[in-house]
Amino acid sequence: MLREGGYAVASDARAQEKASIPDIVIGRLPVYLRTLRLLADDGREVTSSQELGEHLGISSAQIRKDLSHFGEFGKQGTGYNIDFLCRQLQKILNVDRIWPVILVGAGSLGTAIANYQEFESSGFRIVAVFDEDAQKIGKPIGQGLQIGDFADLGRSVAGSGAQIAVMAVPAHAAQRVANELVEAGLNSILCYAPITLSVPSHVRVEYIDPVVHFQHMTYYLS
Amino acid sequence: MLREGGYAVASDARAQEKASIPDIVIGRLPVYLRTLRLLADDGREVTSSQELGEHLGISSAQIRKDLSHFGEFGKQGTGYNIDFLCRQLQKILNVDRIWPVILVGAGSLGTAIANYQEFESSGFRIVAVFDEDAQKIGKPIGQGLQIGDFADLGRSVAGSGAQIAVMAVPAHAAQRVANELVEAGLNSILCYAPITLSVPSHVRVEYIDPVVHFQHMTYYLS
DNA sequence: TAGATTTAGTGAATTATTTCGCAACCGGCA
DNA sequence: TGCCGGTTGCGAAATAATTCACTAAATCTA
Repeated sequence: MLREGGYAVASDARAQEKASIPDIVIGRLPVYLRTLRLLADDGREVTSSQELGEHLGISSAQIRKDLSHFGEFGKQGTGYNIDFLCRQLQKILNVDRIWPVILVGAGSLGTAIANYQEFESSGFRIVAVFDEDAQKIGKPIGQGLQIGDFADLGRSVAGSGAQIAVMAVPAHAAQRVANELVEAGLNSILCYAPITLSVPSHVRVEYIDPVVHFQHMTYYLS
Repeated sequence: MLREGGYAVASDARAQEKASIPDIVIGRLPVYLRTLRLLADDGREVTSSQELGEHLGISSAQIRKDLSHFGEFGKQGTGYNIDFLCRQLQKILNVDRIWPVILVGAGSLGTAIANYQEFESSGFRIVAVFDEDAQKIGKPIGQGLQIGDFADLGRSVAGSGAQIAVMAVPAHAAQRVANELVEAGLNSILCYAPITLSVPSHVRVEYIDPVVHFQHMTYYLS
């Protein structure tokens, strides 16, 4: 894990930091950011860990502890400047830029994703959409995009510099699509198919499966 | 937390059990179930915690420990009978039945959800769809459904016995919609809007926000 | 100005979760 | 039958995450 020799010396500190900050903490930062931006939209200028915690249903100590991994962003007696903290979180999460995203699957879910307006303001832009269905290829989708042939994925992605893909394909196609995405050089996949993908260790996959959430909820019902 | 007096005595043991099993364990059960069903579809009859763990990228010990909260489902030397374990997990998660689900929001995401085929086989059926947009009310959606007027939610839901709702509405409408759902007697909400809802403590909310996942992933990119 | 109040940051304590390691057990096979 | 490789279930140990509790600092109030 600790890289010996090689080029990057200056960046080792950052790499070290990334390794040492719990992933579960990283997972909460986008939620903090989202909440802060809503407060900002409300015209609010400052907030406190306590107020944030009440909004989110977590303890103020957790918020302070989470943020303390990255620096000191607040002021005693006052709290946090919302704009400032937003900018800091955006920097930490690397969303102080726009990431190009490849969408695979142009069914009704893929279409909904292509139409979703929140991506752009959150650091993401869908730059290409692919499908295998000849009926769909060539059709317009989203904001000025056109459905491309999934068979052309490799060629299309090569120059784009995209690292992130969203998969909105049926479960039976998902592993095959994932293989192609990895082959094309992508390293981050958000998978809506209800299946756990098998990918090389340098590729990160996150999953969205409403059934998992439903079943989690029904455990507590009767 | 401990209920004194009142009716339920026999069910207190179960309530106790529910309280004592970590929520994080419950959250993994649907993933185990999903994986087992894929194995079953492949014609497999038995599996082991080791094999499952490899599929899922977690340790076999974790799977065994998780299952051990609920009973003994495996056989030494052999592993787990897939069909049997599926049935047990379905029973534990209360998805050995079909839960009616109310969908609010008939935009492109709502439409995708209404069309999604996996719910039925996983224990859920969308029984009603609501929207506020007069243009949409009355139009067909999903499998033989018709978009209802959100204003009628209370009346429509009252008799249906539904406890679960999915919200596919814009963030600015989400809290208001959630209030109505709670008012109508629902106690479980799956929210696709990028906002943390404020609800009474007897209501459980789960969230799906692709931006949260994207931003989690970009932390590790550069 | 002085004291009261609010709040961040953080080491320590607590609580939760995961992993280890092994006894008990199963089924196959010589 | 008796051994052997494989596997579960589970107590104990290790690790991880959260909360506590306190100091220091900023603001507010009169």
